[in-house]
Order: sequence, then C-alpha cells, then structure tokens
Amino acid sequence: MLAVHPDYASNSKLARPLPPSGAATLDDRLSHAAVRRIAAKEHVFCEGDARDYVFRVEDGVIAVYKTLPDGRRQIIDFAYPGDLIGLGVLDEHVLSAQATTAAKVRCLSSTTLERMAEGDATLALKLYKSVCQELAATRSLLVTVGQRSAIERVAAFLVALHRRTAADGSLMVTLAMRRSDIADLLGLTIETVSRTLTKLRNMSIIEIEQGGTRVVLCDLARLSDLSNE
Amino acid sequence: MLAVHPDYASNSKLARPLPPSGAATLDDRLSHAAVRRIAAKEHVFCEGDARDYVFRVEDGVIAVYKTLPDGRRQIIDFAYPGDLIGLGVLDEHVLSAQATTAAKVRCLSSTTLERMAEGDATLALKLYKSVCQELAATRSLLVTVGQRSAIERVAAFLVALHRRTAADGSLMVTLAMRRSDIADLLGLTIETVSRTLTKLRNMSIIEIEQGGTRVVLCDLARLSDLSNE
DNA sequence: CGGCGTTTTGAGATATCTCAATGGGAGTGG
DNA sequence: CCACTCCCATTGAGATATCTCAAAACGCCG
Repeated sequence: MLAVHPDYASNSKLARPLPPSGAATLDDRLSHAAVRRIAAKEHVFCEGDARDYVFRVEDGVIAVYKTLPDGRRQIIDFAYPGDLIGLGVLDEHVLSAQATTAAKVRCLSSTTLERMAEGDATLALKLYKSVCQELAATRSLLVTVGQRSAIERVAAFLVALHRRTAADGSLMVTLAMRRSDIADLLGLTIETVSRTLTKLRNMSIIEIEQGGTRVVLCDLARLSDLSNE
Repeated sequence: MLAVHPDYASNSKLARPLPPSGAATLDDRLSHAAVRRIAAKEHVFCEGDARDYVFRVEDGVIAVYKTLPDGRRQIIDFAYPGDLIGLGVLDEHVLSAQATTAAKVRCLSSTTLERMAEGDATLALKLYKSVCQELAATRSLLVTVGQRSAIERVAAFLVALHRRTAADGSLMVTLAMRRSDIADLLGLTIETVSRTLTKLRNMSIIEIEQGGTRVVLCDLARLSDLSNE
C-alpha cells in the first residue's frame, strides 16, 4: 500500500521556463507548471516520500489519508479541483495522496515555492490563509467523527459535499469515491455507510442513482438538520 | 455555555508602547503584550466573539473546543504554554477557548499582527508554519478518534501528553483537566475514560496518584505500542 | 464536619462492527 | 455480442465495544 511509485517525479517538464520577475503570483506559477495525469487508484505521493512538490488538483478527486501500522486508514480530506495538497513544514510527506478517480494535478517545486514565499509576504500570507482553511475543514471533520452518530456523519458528509461541489441550485452530488473511502473518512465501516445511505433513501431524504455513484439530496433541509449543523 | 464574558477585552493595558521599528519580531511583541489572568473554567473567548486578539498561553492549560447545537462538545486541542490560540482568517472566532485550570495568556491585537505580517514575509512564514503544526496535531487527533479503540485513544493521549509536557526523563504527567475534558477530546464518555485508565493501571502500565490528577507512565514502551504509533 | 463536584464502579441497553452471503455493473476476452 | 470475471455495494444475523443510567466513593473547600 505504501509501495513507491517510480513515476512520481519523473516528469522532465517540471523545470519549465518561468516569468522573469520574482513577483510571479502563485497562480501564475501554477498555470505554467507541468500537469501530471493520475490514473484512478494511483498515488500522487506516499507517506515518507521526499516532499519535493506541492500539487494543485486540476481535475478529479484525490484522497489524502494516513495509515496506521496495522493497515487501518483515516482519510483526512478529499481534495477537489483548486485545492492544494502537499503543503507542510517537513521535508517528507506525513500523509499519502491517492486518486479516487482519474485526475490531473499541477506540480510546483516546494523549494521554489518556499523561496518565493521568503521574499513575498503576500504569498506567505496566502499560504497561511490556505492552511487556515484546511485547518478549519479538518476540525469540522474531527467534530463529525468525534461526536456524531452514523446517520449524522453521513448526512454531514453529503451536505459538505453538496456545498463544495454542487452547481448552484442543483441537488445532485456525485460520490466520486468508493464506499470504503467514505467509511474511512467518517470512521465507520463500509456496511454502516451503505446501510445508512439506504436508511436515508427509505426516509425519502435522498435518492440514489446510477449504480450508487450519484445522489439527489431531495430534502436538503432535513438532511442538514440531521447533520446537526 | 456560550454566554458572553464581559471581561474579555477589558484590559486597558492592551495598547502598550511598542518598539519603534516595524521589524519587531512576534516574540518581541508578545513579551511586551499585556498578560491576562484566566480563572479555572473561565473563557478566553467564545465562538461568535469578535476575533480581536490572538493569545499566547503563558501558564496553565486552555481547552479549545467546538460545541454542537445540542450541547455535545469536541475539544480540538489543549493549549499549553507557548501555544498560540485564536489565529484564523475570519473576523469571528469559530471555536471557544476555556481554561481547565487557572491560566495566564498574553494578548496581541490580531489586526496589529495581520498588519505586521503583510509587510514581513518572515513573520508571515512563521504564522504559516505555526498553523501547519497545528494542522498536523489536529490530523493526528482525527486519526485517533476515527480509527482507534478506547484503550488506544487513551494510550495515545497519555503518550502525546508526555511528549508535550514531561520534563526530560520524567515518566510523570499531570492531567490538568477533568475526565470529561479528556472524554470530549477523544470522543468517548467520562465513564469509558475512567474505566480505561483503571484498566491500564491493572495492566501495570500506569500508576494513578494524587486523586487521579497525576499519572506515572511506568511502562512507556508498552503504552506507546498500545497507541499504535 | 458537611456539602459539592468529580471520579469510580456496576449492570443493562444499543449502535456499530464483524462475518458471511447475495446481487449488480463494468470491463474483458472469446 | 455474449458470457465470464472481478470489484464493489447491499443485506442479514449475531457479536461486542461503548454508552447510558444509577449508585457509591473520594477528595477538596468552606
């Protein structure tokens, strides 16, 4: 599971011509950065790897997780397009990142990023705010996992997914990950996630379509109530 | 529980003469910042309060937590001397902070801090790294709460507390909080925490002294094994 | 010494887990 | 184009870790 994937950083296009000035913004840099395609189930990086790059998700979904020695796994976050992954202060990754679907990421040298930030308070503050938001999301998940029942956890997950990914006005969300991924995010088992989804369906709060990967949140208000905020 | 404490920011000494240069370090500023004494069980700030100040714990222990509408509470972290609390990007606190024992904090205006950071990449990076570490700690707790059994959670808590607070070579840790606080950190009940501690005592892995507030980690190796890393 | 807050201990209830079997959908190869 | 296979999701039944409710013990402070 923690096997090394030899293709991690083999992309020779990573060293690209960059704008001349040191004042290039993070977005500038990233839009010039090389794209890496990630197959479903492929790792972007693994715990223990050298932290050479920071990635921005361009397409698809990346599960960021930590494993215990005995194989139990806690997913920390599902990263969606626009999200940065691989930030940190150590020179090794402490988490692993695996695509749940085919995905694309842009790769930015982490030493470059750090050097840029050393001379650019605006960039450094942007990184700070980015991590603050990640922290807020992680805390929110911690509350969910630490205090809520199974049905509350699943409801909270669906509501959060809707807020994060649904087009304005749409009640449809796509579960672009397996039940086991949702289970490992919420601290439940696959079976409990499955049973809880069918319970929500029986309560007419959601509809499940297309082989279980699409969910319509028919009664978003009640779902939100169930999630306890 | 979320009642406003009128004494939050009543300290008129907060506006202090500061070093002339804008290059004052965070530590400089903080060592000149006003100290606020916090009684046991008093709040430093509550969810929803204006985020006017960032605090550095000088003495005592501060529980940082979030409550659900129905009163359930998840403690996010126990802040010990040296820790910063109240950082964030919003202008309201999204968490509450309450002293578990009598404590002291230094207060730094958050707008001042932010203005300093806007022109000082070094400071901004320091804030970034500080939040990164907080993020790492929160993730670690998330793994504990999401994946570990009661005995593993309590073991992990004791080991983490030891790493964070014990003098070199000492096997003693002080539980400067009630069982209910530990329970709300670990996503357990008071009773389960208590039972688990006595189970660890019966296994000769810990000794409990002084009315349950001091614990000797006699067999730190086994405790660490139990915690699963 | 009395009273209050807290911890410990016990016994029974229950939500979730575990183990096991079935079912469905997607992709592959004949 | 169909059958086969594999992976994943669902459903069921029984096991169990943890919770809930209740009572007793402890320690601290006035």
